[in-house]
Amino acid sequence: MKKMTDFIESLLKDAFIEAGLDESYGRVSLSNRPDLCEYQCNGCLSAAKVLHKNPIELADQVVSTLKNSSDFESIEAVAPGFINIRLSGKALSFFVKQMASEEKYGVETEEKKTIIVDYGGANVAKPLHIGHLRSAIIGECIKRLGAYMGHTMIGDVHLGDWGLQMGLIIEMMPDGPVSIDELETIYPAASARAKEDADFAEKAHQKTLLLQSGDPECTEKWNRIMEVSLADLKKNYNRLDVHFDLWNGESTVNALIAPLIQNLIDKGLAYESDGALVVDVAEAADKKEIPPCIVRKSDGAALYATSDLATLEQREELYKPDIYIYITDKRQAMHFVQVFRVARKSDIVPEDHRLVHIGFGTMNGKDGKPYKTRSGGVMRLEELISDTEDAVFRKITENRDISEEEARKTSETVGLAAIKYGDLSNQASKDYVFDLDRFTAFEGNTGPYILYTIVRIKSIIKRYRSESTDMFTADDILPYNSLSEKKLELELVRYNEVMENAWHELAPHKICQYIYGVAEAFNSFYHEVKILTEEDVSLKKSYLAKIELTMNVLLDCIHILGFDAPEKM
RNA sequence: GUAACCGUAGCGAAGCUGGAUAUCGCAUCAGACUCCGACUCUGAAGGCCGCGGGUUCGAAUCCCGCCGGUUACACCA
Repeated sequence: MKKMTDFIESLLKDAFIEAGLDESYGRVSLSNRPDLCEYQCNGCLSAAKVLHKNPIELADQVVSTLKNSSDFESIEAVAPGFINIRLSGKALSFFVKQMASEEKYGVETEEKKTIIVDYGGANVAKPLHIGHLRSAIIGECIKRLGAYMGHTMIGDVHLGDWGLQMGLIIEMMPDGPVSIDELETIYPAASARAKEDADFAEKAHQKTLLLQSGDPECTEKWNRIMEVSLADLKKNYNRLDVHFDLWNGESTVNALIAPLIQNLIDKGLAYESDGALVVDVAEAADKKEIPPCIVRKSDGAALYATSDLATLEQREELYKPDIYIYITDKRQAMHFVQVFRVARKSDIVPEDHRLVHIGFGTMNGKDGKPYKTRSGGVMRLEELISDTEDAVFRKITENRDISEEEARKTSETVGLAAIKYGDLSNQASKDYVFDLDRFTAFEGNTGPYILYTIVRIKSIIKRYRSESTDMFTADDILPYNSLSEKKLELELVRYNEVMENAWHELAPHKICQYIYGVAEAFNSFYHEVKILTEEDVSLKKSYLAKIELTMNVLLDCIHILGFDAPEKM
């Protein structure tokens, strides 16, 4: 379905051509002065500059051919040369009707691409902490958004499941069954001991090498660690409503490392420097020095960059993705510049496969420093979620008569929305402050406010259905007859453009911004118009069809953001 | 030191391919609704868009310099 700005633009462009001007000046945008108009065109200002003419005269000329269009309620040239546009109820309701009858409410799917999203980054045998939260939330959203746009999205958690950390655990691990809680205490203990006890450290190092060379005893222990740890990680990610297609990790590509390094040497890219094997990645255009990428440490071990390169090689082999999207802390930006450059130079990834890194900022506490527990330790993800759910629970049980069980269930849904919306409504690259009170507030630009709006609409529709068997559909949609209704329609109609834009910019916060606008517009409308008591049946059905569309758009958006709405709250 | 990112009302954010009176929320003040699910709505107040310069008819937006914050700068991930 056509985007509203494109539709208006096509009319404007014809008028520009008729006025003897280039059609490129007919660009239309959402008005930044809603008090004056709904859409605007600034093209006459630029045209006048080039042609040395008076902009307002050009604007007058363009407008004159459109004055009588039934698509506009008004179109006028305004000093110094703006064209201000208001849509007619007919044109607007036509769009809304079309939206309501389409599967994705006007969003068109794109040419299908295969896209790998590398997010999560959990470590085996270590609890998820808030550092993992943003990657999970943003990654899941990007994945869902891409799928909505028609792409094949493959999410890979890319576990930290290899290397010295595993050797440490294996060395200290008892025989027989082990629980996740035990595992989680073993790692910090082993890590601490290795720092003091050189003998222990050496043993752990040996275990690491044994594991990597396929020693049966170490492999057996490793398998047990993986089994216990994966089950726990899956449980926690499920709680976040975050789901991966692939549970690969560093171990997955172990066998590829040696040939990869050999290949880099054979190609003349990798050379020895201070005992390590490195690949130069500096480019003439660099403003700052990009150090060479180390692919093998001086002790012979592979590292982060190596396993990322091997992973790329494997993904090319298996999926040939058109786009790779990595979602990590922005402090890793340099690492990805290096890895991407080596991948290009060595032809592991061909030119036409895009490599993208989204670096996100830190989630801070109110003191502006990385979020900590009250005692100053690293905040576990579980704890953060529980705290949020408790806060929501207190709110919904405060003035309401609701069963404990139902309130618990609702606070899970609402709590998750609070966390995710609080995160995603910020630009990913920026740091933000996690403010429990603010995020869980039911008013303002928050997840709960959005959910509340959805629940309200659900409730109205449910009530109508319980009172009437008369169905309503998109065909019942009539032109607006109040200003708040028009404002709601104007918001709704932006949907396809907003989603396309959010996708191309990989910017979930634009979806949040949009749904907040829709929710606000709906609430104003709701406040002004009595829907269920409307006596004119056709008008009532038109209202219902519009609020149902509003609800559906909001629901699609929150599902993309990664959370759900309860039936009641 | 070098580089990147950030600096927008008391607080939190949006706007950054240049356009009109800089947008939204929280908090504050004043009203409305108290009805379809309470937490909804309307309005007011609040700003040298970090500072200085430049380009332009026009700059929060582009360019240069400075100040402040965060981060990165080879064997961790």
